[in-house]
Amino acid sequence: MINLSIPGQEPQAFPRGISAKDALTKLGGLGSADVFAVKVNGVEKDLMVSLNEDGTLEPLSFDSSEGKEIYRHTSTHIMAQAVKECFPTAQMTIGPAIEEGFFYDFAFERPFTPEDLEKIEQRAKAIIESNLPVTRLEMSKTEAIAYYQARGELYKVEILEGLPDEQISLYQQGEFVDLCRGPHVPSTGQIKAFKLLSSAGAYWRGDERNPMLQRIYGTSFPSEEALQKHLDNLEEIKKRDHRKLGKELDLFSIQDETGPGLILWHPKGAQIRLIMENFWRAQHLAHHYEMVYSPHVARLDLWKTSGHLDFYRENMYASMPVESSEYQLKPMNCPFHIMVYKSHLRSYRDLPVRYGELGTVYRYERSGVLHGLMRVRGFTQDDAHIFCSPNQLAEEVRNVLKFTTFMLGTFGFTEFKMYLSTRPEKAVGSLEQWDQATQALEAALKEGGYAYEEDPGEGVFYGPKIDVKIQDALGRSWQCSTVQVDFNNPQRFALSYIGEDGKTHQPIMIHRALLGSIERFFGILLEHYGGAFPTWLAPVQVVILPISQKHEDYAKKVGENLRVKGCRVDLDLRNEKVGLKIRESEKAKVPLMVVVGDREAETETVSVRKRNGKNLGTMSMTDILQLIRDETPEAVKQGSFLLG
RNA sequence: GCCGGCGUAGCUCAGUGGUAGAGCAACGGUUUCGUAAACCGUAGGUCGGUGGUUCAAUCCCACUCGCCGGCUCCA
Repeated sequence: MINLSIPGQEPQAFPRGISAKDALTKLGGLGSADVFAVKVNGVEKDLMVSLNEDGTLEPLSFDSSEGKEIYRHTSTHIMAQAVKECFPTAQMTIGPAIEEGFFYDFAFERPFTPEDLEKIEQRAKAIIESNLPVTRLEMSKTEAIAYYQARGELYKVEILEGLPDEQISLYQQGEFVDLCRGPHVPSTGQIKAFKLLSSAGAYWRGDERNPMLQRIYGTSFPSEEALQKHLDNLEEIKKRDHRKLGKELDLFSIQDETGPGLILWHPKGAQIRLIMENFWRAQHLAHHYEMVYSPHVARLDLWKTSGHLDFYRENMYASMPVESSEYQLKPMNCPFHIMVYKSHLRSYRDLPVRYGELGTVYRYERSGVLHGLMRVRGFTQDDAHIFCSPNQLAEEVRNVLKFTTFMLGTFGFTEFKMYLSTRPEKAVGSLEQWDQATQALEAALKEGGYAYEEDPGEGVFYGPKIDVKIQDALGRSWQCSTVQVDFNNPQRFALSYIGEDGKTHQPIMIHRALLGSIERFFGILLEHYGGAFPTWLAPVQVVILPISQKHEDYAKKVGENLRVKGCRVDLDLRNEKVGLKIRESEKAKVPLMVVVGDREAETETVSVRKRNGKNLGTMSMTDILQLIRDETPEAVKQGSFLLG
């Protein structure tokens, strides 16, 4: 007999060899949710696995991330089976579950068309309908290689040859067999809602030197309702696309004639950006940063010294000749801030030195990667460089992290994830320096009480970094902030300060951006709010809507009254009905609409309507200013004072 | 950069091997109006660009530029 339990319950005795499913049934672990797999002592297994030792059993359903992955993994096998049945010459490669679904890559003589996908989906649904049992096979590596070689599945052979294990597991449903670690759901009928979404090219093993494969994306859910909810969410994402909203709200454009990846900020977008930048500057002054400005080009030699020419060349534009030397459009701000630091002798008493700049940089990005405001060729980093002594490092990093969450929080983001990236393959500096810097970052994360994950090998060539990802209104995560420690540039540029001991020391540099880039952050904000910016960011805070042209004078008076108080006002004096004006203001997502007619003109009041229909009734002009003030974060009000 | 799709008026989109339409916007007029679309009229396009096939190309072909979905990369 063996002792088995589910978490939080007393173990019970079972005969050796009992299946996990039977044990779970007796233990009452199947519950209401559809359980299709199990974790035995923490290891994911098939429901039908036979148990031969004591252990705890955790039922897995679609509700857990592990369960979801298993569910989608079986789904991708079903898709692969359908593809093989529809297109026998397609060779299978790999097909994992991903965040929102799954994909499978096939080597096929031509791309799959939408009609192909339709056909494959129908076939897959038939496979689900026939509820084939999914069973685990085991064989030796040699046998498996022979099996796939005989079937002409050369990619599978290549995968097998790379596996260290001698014993290989495969999963079979009907005639279809796929190499797989498992586990899987017990039968194909468990997949309740199944949909193929798109097809695209993808390189074998993700390497552009390898052949291009045909990837099919799909998703699956335990119910049609859940699938529909997911599809609705995709619709919502489309509706909120910053490129679409940017056009609709007239915030920015990217034009052929100007060049791809280069942003033209229209007045309303520029207004929002201005507010963001003013807030940013004021807060940096409040946080003991000093502002600097730097040029957009510099001698090429500067980039040789910084190491960018060696490590960043593929992202830099070609240099240009100026008189007898070469100049380079800047891809980074750091060397300039370094040169400001170097402009005179520094004492330990000066440290830390914190230089901030909204620095515009230009990077050559390959045409296929450009994406609206999120990935561009010219952008403005909310950059700063902190020069400090080694013993100030951890505290400086900690303060940066605190500053980051404060800034992002003010913009409406409250969910953060932190990632610690360590030494990449292509790197400068000694291992010792890397260790020291990584430890400092780790210490700052721990002391600040932040949960974080490690991203091994994802650091920058000159040092390790912490990245902060935020979650937006639709639950998507975006990387904005980055904090990078750098022992390397201070050395390259021979930076120094005179210490307490009268001797020369080398400062440590911290590179940091809180928002990342103004362009990307603006794009994220735009999607986060779906274009309905909070009052403090809205390009137009109040729109004044006279009932008829008779009320134009009073409307102008109200507008001017609000404008002189610093409120961003628009007047809609067109000869149109107020209903139309409201409709258009609503579409323009203006937070407050002020309707003025005879009643208001007589009593020197305004009638206020909020975005989305709520009528606040009649109030005085002072009241409406208070309304705006109430909707402005304290930190922003403080900021405007600091900027004088 | 690679694979696939797409490019028609300011915007959203129809359409055809015989040199183009709709709605909204714009402009002119009528209306002077109370919380999500008043009415009438006018104007607007070398159908992304270049070359080719054809009696004839916006439509077919090639190249090119750009956009979109992916791959790869990334603030």
